[in-house]
Amino acid sequence: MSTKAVTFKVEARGKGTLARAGVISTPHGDIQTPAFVVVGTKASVKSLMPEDMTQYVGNQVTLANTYHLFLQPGHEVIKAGGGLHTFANWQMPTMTDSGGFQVFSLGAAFGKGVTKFAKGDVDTETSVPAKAGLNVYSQKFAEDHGKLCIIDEEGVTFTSHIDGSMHRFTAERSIEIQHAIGADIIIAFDECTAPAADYDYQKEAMERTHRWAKRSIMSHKQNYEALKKQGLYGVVQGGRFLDLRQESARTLSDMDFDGFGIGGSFSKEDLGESLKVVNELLPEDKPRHLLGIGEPEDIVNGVLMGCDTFDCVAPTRIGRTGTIYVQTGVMKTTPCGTFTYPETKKINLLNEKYKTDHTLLDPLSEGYVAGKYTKAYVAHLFRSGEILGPHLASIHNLNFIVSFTKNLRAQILLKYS
RNA sequence: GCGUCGAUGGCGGAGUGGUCAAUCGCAACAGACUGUAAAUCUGUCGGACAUCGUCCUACGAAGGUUCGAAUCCUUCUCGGCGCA
Repeated sequence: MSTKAVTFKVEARGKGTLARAGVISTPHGDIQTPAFVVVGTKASVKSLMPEDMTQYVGNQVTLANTYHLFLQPGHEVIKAGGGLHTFANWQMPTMTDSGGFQVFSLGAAFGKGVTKFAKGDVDTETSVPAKAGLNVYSQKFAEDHGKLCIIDEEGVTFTSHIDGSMHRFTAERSIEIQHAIGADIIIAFDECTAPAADYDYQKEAMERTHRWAKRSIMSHKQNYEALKKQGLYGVVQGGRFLDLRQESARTLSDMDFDGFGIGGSFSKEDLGESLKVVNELLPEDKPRHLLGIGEPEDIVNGVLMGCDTFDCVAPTRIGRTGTIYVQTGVMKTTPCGTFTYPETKKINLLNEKYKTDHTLLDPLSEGYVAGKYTKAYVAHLFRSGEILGPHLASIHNLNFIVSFTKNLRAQILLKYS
């Protein structure tokens, strides 16, 4: 009998919902779920030290990105540096995303005002000028192809957004790189599709992702060293089409993954329904990670529908640009009665009114930063371009969402164990 | 005192007879952000109504030339530099 590097144990199950609390065990420690996964794409949670995470954020797990680390500093460098945990001093469970999201962000989404999360009319696209700083080679490639990567059956050819160099990702290559990086949980290479993609394309992309999933498992199993230290997740796709989502969940359930990512595009309205049909089919004894989604309400929804972990760049991205999560003071209860949680709003500290608002960042939150620094001070830091502003706002937002998710876990355990 | 150069919207700084309410940058004011192409991006930015738009007041001040002036002329005010 083989010993799995990553295992999952359900501790409590909700009634009338798919919600559950559990523990994911990894070589670098346990993750008590539901849990929020902090994103540190380039082996850096922007503006934070790992010590900030343990002392002020309270997250249990951090996620980095295969594509970005492959380009910089190179996975071999990280391997030589002792692997991600040692190299980055991330003394906690870690994950790496496969690069599948970059197939979307540098591909279908490139230069367009679309996100993977459609709100309302999915066909709405606004042209977004290519970001300044794109080097001349990738600029040329973007002009010729309208994007920075090209997909084929075997894999994806990327043009580095950094220096224009060409790189090839396949399922095997992504796994190989993730082995070198050394995160506890790695993810099979997939194709994240655009919300606007039609049924035929979603189906085609999903089936391709399934073939890549199979190859990813093969590849992972061939590396005995990695197998002992790393767990592999497969990624459910299917876009906004429920039958495809179900087909994807069924197909992947039959494969020997240690857990599942749920990826691709959704619409705000039917996120819950999409997750429900998927999680009803995925094996109960394996963890489910909702990829890239994590506004507070989404997390409530996701937990209710059976997701265990969530990652999202929103807390750091909006924090870095001056927006923080704040409790309104209103408590909300889900229709099923499972959860009571604080209503959340986002406020932009750069707004004029906060110049002289000497109240705490979020008086109702228990986070260290929330209860120690005032809006007026942090607003001043942002206005004056002080790097401490983005730092404090990021810590606060991260702590906010991590605590928010932990609170949901506590309620499951309290009511159902 | 003489000579010379200059005075533009909150600031810096373009414009040198019509296409100028005036390029651009900063500041300011808003908005966006969901597996990070992001310490980023977008919009507004003289005033009043306000949907394109219309009407006022504007390029140191006052006059003048001209169909028309931020742009040309005169005087004045203020500032830099040079000579006394």
